[in-house]
Amino acid sequence: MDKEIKNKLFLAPAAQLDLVKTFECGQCFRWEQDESSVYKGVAHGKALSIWRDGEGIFCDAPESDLSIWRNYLDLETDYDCPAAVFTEPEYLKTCAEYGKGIRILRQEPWEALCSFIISQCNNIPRIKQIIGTLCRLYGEKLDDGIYSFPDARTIAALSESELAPLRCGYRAPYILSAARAVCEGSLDFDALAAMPADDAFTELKRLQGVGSKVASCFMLYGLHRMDSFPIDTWMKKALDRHFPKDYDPAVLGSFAGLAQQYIFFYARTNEEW
DNA sequence: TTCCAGGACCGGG
DNA sequence: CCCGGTCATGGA
Repeated sequence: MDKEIKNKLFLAPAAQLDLVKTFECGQCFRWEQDESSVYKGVAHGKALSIWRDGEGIFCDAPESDLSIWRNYLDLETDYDCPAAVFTEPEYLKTCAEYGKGIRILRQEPWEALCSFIISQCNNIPRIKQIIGTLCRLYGEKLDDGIYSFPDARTIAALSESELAPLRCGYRAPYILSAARAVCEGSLDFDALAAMPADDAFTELKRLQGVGSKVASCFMLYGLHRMDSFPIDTWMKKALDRHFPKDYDPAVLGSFAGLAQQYIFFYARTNEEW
């Protein structure tokens, strides 16, 4: 592994960032592990290799990009205090312990919005496959042959037939109209980030193919609004089985979205259904 | 074959 | 407000 590495930059103690959990917990779809357990991905138009070595997490970024990646990986946020609140029901405590080391990535807004539009009524392997094709077809080729996520302007200029190779079915027009809304300025990410949650929610649901769940995911993963609590089929099942009737996730407070991620990850990977 | 996947939308009760 | 059908697609 060391032979080809041009750079080795320390990012964080391994106890603060579990790469496998963070990249495989369902919040993102573009980070892939190679044969030597190095994760490779892209954000802000930059390719990154990141890996664990002993008690540390390292990457190959130049030191001048350190703050970009620490921000993307949300390393400036304390997760121990909010996680310590997730004590009941007992199931939630179990989920929080199981998911320790997950960080909610600060993904780029357009990528998050587009990705979760694609995610609807779809399984994770196929979501990854569709997004991978989208990036290879219309993204920019970076180092290591990795492609960037195509920006909204690029997508907005496409036709529905140009999205046909994605095989994403009825979601294709949703992708196009969302891209056009972003380009025209009728959807403004900065404005959404500054709005009260209810207003941002209403604004997002005006988009075709964006309902409560996709809007919540975008708020959490694209705007890093940690109080957002997306409920999909897995969360429904987990809430139904392990939480009181009419349970209100708002009692989890401003980090409810983190609890949601712990639950989703545990329910999907470590629970029998 | 039917069911399901990080749903949304529309119609009718 | 909730309910059922419908919308592509592919894997189990």
